[in-house]
Amino acid sequence: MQKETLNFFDRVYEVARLVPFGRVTSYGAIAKYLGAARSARMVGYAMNSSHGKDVPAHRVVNRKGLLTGKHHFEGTNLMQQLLESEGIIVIDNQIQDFDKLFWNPLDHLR
DNA sequence: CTCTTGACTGAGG
DNA sequence: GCCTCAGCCAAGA
Repeated sequence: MQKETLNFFDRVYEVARLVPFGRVTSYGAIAKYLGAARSARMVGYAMNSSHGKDVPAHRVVNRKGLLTGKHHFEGTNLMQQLLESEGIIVIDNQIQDFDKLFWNPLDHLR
């Protein structure tokens, strides 16, 4: 069994890595997947520490599909460029067709 | 231990 | 659909 040896942060990283290429998800979805739906903020908080890790943080946005965390990236538009590199259209920090590109970890659950 | 902050979300007007 | 308020939980000072 996969005991909870991993910290909350580590779990978030795992789910973030599960996000397929060209797809995006929300903090709340990840939090819910982890069983901590009310800890959506913690997910973003964890992402903050994801720097230096193989975590595609640019695929994680808020429920509106808005790149709220782009400010935390190195450049001002780095996050947007990364998404566009995956074929995702981003306009004014807003992901287009967000509901279509949205990848729900709960659907991929197990 | 207490207080503040935060890459959020849902509910109410 | 937009704006505002409150709740939520973990980490850092």
